[in-house]
Amino acid sequence: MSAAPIAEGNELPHRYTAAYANALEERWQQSMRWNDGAGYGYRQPNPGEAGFDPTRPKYYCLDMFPYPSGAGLHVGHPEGYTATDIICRYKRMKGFNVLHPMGWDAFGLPAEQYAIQTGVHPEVTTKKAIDNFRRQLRRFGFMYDWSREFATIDPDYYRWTQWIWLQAYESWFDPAAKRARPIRELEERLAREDAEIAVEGGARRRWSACSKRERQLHLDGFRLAYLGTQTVNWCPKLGTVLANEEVIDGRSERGGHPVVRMPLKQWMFRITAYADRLLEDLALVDWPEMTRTLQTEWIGRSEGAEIRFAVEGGEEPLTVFTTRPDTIFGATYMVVAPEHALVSRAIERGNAELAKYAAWAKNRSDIDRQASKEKTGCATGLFAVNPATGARIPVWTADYVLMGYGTGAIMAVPAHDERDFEFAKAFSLDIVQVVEIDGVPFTGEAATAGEGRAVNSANAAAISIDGLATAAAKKAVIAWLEKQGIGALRVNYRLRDWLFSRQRYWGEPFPIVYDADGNHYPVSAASLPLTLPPLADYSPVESDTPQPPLAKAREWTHTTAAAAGVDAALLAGDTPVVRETNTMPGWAGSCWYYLRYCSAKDASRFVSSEAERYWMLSHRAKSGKTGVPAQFDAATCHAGGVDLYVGGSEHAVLHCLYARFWHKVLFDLGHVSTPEPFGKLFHQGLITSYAFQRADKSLVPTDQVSEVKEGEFVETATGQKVAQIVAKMSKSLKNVVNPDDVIADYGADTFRLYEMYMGPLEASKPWNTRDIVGVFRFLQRAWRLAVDERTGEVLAAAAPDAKLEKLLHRTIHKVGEDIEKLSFNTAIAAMIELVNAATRPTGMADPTQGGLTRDQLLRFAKILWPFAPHFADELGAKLGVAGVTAEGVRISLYDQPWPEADPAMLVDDEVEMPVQIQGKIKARLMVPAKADAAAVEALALAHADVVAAIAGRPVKKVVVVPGRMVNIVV
RNA sequence: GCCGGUGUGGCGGAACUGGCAGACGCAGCGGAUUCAAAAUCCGCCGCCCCCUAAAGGCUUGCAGGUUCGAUUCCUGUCACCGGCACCA
Repeated sequence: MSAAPIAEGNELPHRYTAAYANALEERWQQSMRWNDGAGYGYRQPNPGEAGFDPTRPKYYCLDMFPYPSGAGLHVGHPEGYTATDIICRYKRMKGFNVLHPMGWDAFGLPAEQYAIQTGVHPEVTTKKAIDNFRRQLRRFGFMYDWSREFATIDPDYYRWTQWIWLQAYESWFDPAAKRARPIRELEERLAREDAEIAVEGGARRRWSACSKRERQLHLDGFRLAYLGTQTVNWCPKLGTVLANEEVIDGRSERGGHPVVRMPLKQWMFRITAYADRLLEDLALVDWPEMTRTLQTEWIGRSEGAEIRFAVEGGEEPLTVFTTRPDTIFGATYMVVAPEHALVSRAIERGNAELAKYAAWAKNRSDIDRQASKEKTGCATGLFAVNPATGARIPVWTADYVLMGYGTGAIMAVPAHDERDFEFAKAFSLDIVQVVEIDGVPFTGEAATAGEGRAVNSANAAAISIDGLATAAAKKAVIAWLEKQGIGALRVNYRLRDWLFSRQRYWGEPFPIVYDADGNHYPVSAASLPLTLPPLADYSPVESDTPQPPLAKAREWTHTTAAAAGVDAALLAGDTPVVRETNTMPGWAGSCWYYLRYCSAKDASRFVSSEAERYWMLSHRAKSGKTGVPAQFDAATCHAGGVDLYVGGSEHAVLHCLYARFWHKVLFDLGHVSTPEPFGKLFHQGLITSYAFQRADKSLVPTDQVSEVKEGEFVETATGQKVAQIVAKMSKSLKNVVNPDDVIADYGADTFRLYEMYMGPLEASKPWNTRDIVGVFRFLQRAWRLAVDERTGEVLAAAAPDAKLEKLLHRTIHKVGEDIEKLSFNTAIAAMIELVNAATRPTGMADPTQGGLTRDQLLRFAKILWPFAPHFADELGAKLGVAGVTAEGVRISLYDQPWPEADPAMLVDDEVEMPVQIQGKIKARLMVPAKADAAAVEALALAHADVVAAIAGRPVKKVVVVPGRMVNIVV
């Protein structure tokens, strides 16, 4: 250890200054390089590896890995990372094997956009950003097992991303078993049963009579990863598909280029098949209520009926989905989405007005539709028959009916649906009341939605439900529909299948090729990874039809089946093929990274099954079982593998839903052992910042504001008063805090403590640089308590103080309890209180007469270690605890057990109890802790202040809560 | 519009299961130390009334309710934040 450089003065060379803190932190971090030169930090061996301790239970704690941007770490990143680091260090001390990995989510749009702007290849910028992020995270001293690090852009990793996609491609969802199975099983069954299938052109044919292509097309319709058609926002000028929020008034947000909505063949995931299981299994995980609600709503299950309406003029029947089949007598017209096949057929019959409307509506973006909910529409000229009333009702098209939901067609019941009512009013269509709701009269002025009793719903020739309550009426109608063969019970979801293709360069290529006829063939697993070809020009292609950037790599795209690695049994090796040029979206890599960490370097499997089982599968505490379960058992095992997953709530729906879907597919296929990926999920709050606002609500950048006096701010240029408000950190407001600067000013331990001390982990809270000094002073004071600032030697009390010993036990107990609750702010407050209580007065003649003993200091260092590890390790080493791990990493407290709090020290002999009269405190009473209610009551009534306060009034009632308070009612 | 969350001193926040509101930190004020300052140590610090103190009154967004007792439970209401948004 080198002599510490000290800022000011020579007399206190061991004062805990920023420079001293930085020096000792960096010294500890240097000592974490492995002797073998292979890596850095703590290593957690897997079962079967050297140094693995099978007697310890496992704890898998995961951070949402970051997307490394050129801007470096934001102060929001270390918030969650510090929290998990505290938990992991604590669990380590409590005797767990702790898996705490880190990696990089590195494919995706932002890197590519940046590359297009700067002309530097995304691989170069991304790797640079990763190096910077890694440097910053190490500087915080996080206890990651860096031997498990990887990035989603590593071919060794995305090889398996592609492999998992192929697993989905080679599978189908068996609705009877409600799970995925290999598509080979479906094929075998179809062959065995010689099933009759629908073939192109609408005919039906036996399996044995089908051509190879017909069979293939049939199977393709079942795959979990399938080629489907979706309407997308295509911007020809930008050469890419845009997300809905990137389209404004039919033009691109960037550049204002025209955007057209066009159907595009894309790779999709059949996530809707899993809707029910994704919904049901939310009950098995310990997730924030809010997140479960969001996912539930996102999936949007609704029960109702599918009803087929006959259409005049030789048309196919029109199928609708409704949640209110009981209102069928009130269906006075029908509406189909502008994209509905019936509309194009109606246009073919020669309806110019309809053609015009449909063309207009189809090009209207979702954003526009939301901006104006004014009802627009056009009659198709076709008529349907209401099967309940027998009435002839018109079929309209309108863009308030969405092609993507249900069947893209509705029966309109204007009397009881607000949207239908508005439409009927706008186009003068019939409105018939068929539900009577208690207390809500139907006036014809507005729709009455809700449950009630059926009225005007009788037809002797069909069905009569008059008088039935809504629930019963629904049942009756559905039963009748089924009997008539024109409808059935149906469950519908808001969740859509997942569009998985992007017309982008910086993503995982699909391991799939096409022959000249457009049939697709998978690349065999053995030929993976299919690496992304290096492209000099990865900018988008301007075109009317989608041309992904990969299409420019002609030598890569145009190949042969053998060269591409297609199984010769599927396609002859010399067949010319073209590779898929779309790439996977940014979500792909994050859908399974938590699995890869279990055995990050396994070259033969996506995860080694033994490691996966060890880290992901465990018994529930209440099951009474220990050890690693042989396989998942719903009665005794946790549903989810990761014991704690911490990340922002912005990923509550999409990432967490997509990962669950992939996990369930892998579970069904027997590749993973748990039905859920994340057993417990926690969202850290957003770290905001102060910003300034003029009277007109416009914002002023922080560097243009001066504080004239305490809490009063003016805009420097104008002298106008501005209000201090809380806002997100942003470059434009100049209120972004750079972690590197804060560490330079105070050290990483202070940074960690500050973020944990700001408030509850889940709450959003404002960064206030002024407050950091509070926790810094705490560390300084703790340092001074333990170390002689002149010599650097330990400065301990000669003998323990009984009160401080008691307080230390309480602090140990509270800190442990608070860590388990993720309540770090109160844990830190407790440690501050301990240090304050133990602090010696300045200039104490004999310092060994005050403070904590060596033994007490060591216990304090241990509970501080999870929060401020460098500080605590330094102190631990000074106190004689030192060692070296198998990797050669110098350690102090890493292998130490969490100190025990003596339960006897947590209770007092005597407690102070307030005495209230009419709920107001009038006296305080010292009573023995074990005193019973009657004794306390007697003591209270005898107290002089109480007697005075009662002033002779009769006592009506005395409430005594032992150990808490006494309340006297007069 | 619908769903969810949050409102506590000048500021960040604390408070077990309905039981002493304001732990801890910041800022502020006073003192000790110092030639002086920084640093350190000690103390004060919700608001009102008041010369001061005592005593008293008020106080967890607002208005009610339940209760011996409410930051905590209930009803209504306002503000802010987040999500969804023509989903039939």
